[in-house]
Amino acid sequence: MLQTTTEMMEGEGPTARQQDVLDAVLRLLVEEGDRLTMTAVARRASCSKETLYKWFGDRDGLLTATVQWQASKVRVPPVDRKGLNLASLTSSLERFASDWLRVISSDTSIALNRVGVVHAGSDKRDLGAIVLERGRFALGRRLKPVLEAGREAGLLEFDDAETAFRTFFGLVARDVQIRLLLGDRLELTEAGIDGDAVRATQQFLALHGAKTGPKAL
Amino acid sequence: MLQTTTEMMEGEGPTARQQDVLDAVLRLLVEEGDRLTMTAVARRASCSKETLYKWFGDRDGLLTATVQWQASKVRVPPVDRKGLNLASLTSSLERFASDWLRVISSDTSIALNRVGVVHAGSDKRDLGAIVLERGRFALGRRLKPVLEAGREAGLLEFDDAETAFRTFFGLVARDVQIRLLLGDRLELTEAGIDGDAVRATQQFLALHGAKTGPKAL
DNA sequence: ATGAGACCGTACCGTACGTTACGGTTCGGC
DNA sequence: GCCGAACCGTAACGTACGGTACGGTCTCAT
Repeated sequence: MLQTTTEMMEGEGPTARQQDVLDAVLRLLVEEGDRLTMTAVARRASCSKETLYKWFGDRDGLLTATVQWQASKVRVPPVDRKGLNLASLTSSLERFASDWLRVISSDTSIALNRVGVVHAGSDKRDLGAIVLERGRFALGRRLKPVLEAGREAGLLEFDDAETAFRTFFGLVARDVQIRLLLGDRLELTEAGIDGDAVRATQQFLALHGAKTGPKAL
Repeated sequence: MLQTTTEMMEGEGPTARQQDVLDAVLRLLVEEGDRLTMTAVARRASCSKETLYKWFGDRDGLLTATVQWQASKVRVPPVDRKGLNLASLTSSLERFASDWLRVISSDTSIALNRVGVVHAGSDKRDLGAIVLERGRFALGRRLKPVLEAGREAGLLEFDDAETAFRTFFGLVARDVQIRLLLGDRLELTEAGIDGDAVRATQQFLALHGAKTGPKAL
């Protein structure tokens, strides 16, 4: 593996053609799980195996690039910390919760998490770390400022934002992710997701909502 | 696969020798993940591959038997519903929470869940279903009577025991299981586990504890 | 137009591993 | 002591798949 870095390393993202290939991998990953073969990828993406190896180095490189490509596709809508009140905080939390439930119940996310779990069990721990980083930890980084703004505004009470976030995470995800990963047929309807988001938010507010009312009051 | 049922089917459990083999598989699974080979199993268990195939049919059969063997080892301590009060309910819940955290953070559980996730991603969905059944659902079956007894005694309030259980599950497990499955180094100390169990129980009681005091009061 | 790359399709190679086959050894029943 | 069953250790087989090599085609700059 002493080749001159096989392209696709740090720096600019994949070219349009490479993106097409990665999307093909993504689709194949959903259909076949991690037992997809390089030959199948080449056929699906209408490219040669030689090109795959040239662009991505090896099978792991291809999977890694795919995970990162997918992760790069989810855009982060910034949260406005202006004019925060209980209503806007509540709807922000509900939004986070429903978005998150939609993500973890998507075929793509399930497939990617499966790949991450598989790789975490082997020496190649990278993929698992990437999935974790772009999933659970990215969510934490996005949500914690909201929680802290809520505390700032006197709407929430907690000692540690990380701990508070994990509570919220637990209330939202519950057993959904592990059940889906283990193959449970658990179809979440739109209405069900929204309802769960509302419930989780209410529970979180019941645990961490300020009893004293907003600070400014 | 039209052999006369390869032994190890329904009915009596594995023989002592077979249990030794399954324990060897378990250890190997923890060390090697699901990429363990039949040769490695035979070597570790000091038995021949021929015997493995005779007893367990094929690789999947061996893994399935292993998962079931491990599942059969966790015994269920019955919960006494007599003399239930807030203190005993609280300590029951704390016990469940800490037991559960200890289970899901054990090397064995992580390895087994990984195998389940892998198989759930392929056509062979059985192993995932078994892990789910012996894990998450078994816990639900054990805990729900406790919750219902608590409600009966006027200590808890909830509409649906399943929903209440899932809330408890979320508060206890939070992000622990997915992080461990994805390879996060997350060492849980004894004290940490017990603390989390207490916290989760308190949070659960804050959400579902009866506001009106015990019924008998 | 032509030569250089980039890339496609396919054939090929090496290996790892699931599965089977076989010779040798142990052991319980007669 | 002897027979057969169960089992061990190892060798062998077949295949699937990661990775490489190569001939053919297209594009594009000169």
